[in-house]
Amino acid sequence: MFIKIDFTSDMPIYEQIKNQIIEAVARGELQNGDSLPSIRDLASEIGVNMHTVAKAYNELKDMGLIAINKKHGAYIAVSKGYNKEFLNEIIEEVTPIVAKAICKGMNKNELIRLIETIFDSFGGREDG
Amino acid sequence: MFIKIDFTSDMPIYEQIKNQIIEAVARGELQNGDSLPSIRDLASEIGVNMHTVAKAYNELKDMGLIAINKKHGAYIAVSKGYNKEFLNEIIEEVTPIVAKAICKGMNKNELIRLIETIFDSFGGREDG
Amino acid sequence: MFIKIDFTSDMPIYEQIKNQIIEAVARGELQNGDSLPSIRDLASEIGVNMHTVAKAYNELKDMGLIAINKKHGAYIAVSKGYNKEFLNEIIEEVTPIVAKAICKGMNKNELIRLIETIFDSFGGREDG
Amino acid sequence: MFIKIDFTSDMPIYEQIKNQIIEAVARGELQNGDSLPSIRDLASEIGVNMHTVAKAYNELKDMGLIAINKKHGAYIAVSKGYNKEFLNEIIEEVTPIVAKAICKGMNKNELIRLIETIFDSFGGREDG
DNA sequence: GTGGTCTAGACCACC
DNA sequence: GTGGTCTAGACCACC
Repeated sequence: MFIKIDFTSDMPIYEQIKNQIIEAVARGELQNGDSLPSIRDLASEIGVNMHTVAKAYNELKDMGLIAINKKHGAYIAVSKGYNKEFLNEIIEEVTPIVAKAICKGMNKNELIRLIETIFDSFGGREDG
Repeated sequence: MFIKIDFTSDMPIYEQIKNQIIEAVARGELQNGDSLPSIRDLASEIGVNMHTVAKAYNELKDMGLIAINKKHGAYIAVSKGYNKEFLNEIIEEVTPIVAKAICKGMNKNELIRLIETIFDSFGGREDG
Repeated sequence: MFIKIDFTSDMPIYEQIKNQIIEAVARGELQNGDSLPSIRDLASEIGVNMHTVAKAYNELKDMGLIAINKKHGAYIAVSKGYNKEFLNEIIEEVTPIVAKAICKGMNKNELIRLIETIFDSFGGREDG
Repeated sequence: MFIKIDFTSDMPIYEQIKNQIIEAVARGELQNGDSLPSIRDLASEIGVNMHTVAKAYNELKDMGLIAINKKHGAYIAVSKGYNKEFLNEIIEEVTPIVAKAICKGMNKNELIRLIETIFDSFGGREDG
């Protein structure tokens, strides 16, 4: 599996797992129906506790990216379409970053180009 | 002072303080030389511990937004210009957000327009 | 057969089977004497383990909705009339839902109208 | 504190805790701003593990009934107003119960009267 | 003092 | 074999 944990990071392990799976889906490496390793397998592979992986998987389920069942374990099941709440979440997360960039003298074009570069790094996939 | 803490939020209080000062600078409401309230005053005004305000101020100093000295207390002192480290920090913070947006089916134009709207909400200031 | 399993759901499969049969009886689609598919057939049709279907059938038998025998297999055999135990079961199931609705600001009329709509969706059958 | 756990119940402990707090809010016994015992205090009082209480509190936070912060611990903070998702959740929970009642020969008036009785048992509070 | 994260390990329901 | 629940206990961030 493709998960790489930085144990020295301030970011909680479960969030690192979550983010890396989100990014693999964004890149198209993981597609609808693709199965994720079982909680216990992934936990032992990356050397963390079962509960840590379970927390990551459950948050991915809550955000509508995977489904979990006892028969097949966890697999990608993206529920596309964002609502107002999701948009507000994105805005709240992005706003302080934009403010920081402005303070440091970054102009709008530079910021846009940076975002575009990041977006394109996921392969420009706009379908599912 | 203009700081409003949401005690309901998951975001740590010191980070809320930090972000609101960053955003005030980005908006141009706080400019170089403007003084911030003393740690003690701000702490008592918003009803939090002095340590909490001190932590926010110290991180603002570390990121080159304010200066602190015994004589004048804390005041805005923006060191413009970003290095590679700063850029990497921005990239690391933005990447998981962009990935999430892609997963939910947001396309590049929608994302760019969202970022532009947020940028413009700070007054489009690209100077100091 | 009319059973549709949502493998994405948190609801156990045996309970989904059970509920869909209960709802078919409530709608009048299944009537006394109508036979259900054999455990083996239903299991293979919906792609689940035989134990899972057997558990659903056994709970339906326990609640007095179906009968099972070697000769005819499983068939609808509704024992109408509810005792105090059944009433208490309903009350225990409904109470937390009503409490949740009240917390979220739903008033009595709104709740009653919702229940009526659901009731009527079964065809308003009040006989057997 | 008012929480009573039935350790023989099939219902998970964290859900019993959650339901009893929801019901206390519905009854008006707990009002906005009222503080809940700390996770560890409640855990030791009812004789369960800290994590079990934490899970209940976190789900209450997710459904918008309480707020949690490190200074004041958990306290009631009801976000009134239900959206379409909440309504669908209620409908999905109530539908199998209504179906069961119909199968057992309960008519619409009997069911409505039962729901009304349960609703009124919370004090008929329709304000916050 | 408060919740958040994480561990190691157990038992259980569902499949 | 899978995830879900629960325990007992640790360390940490925030306050």
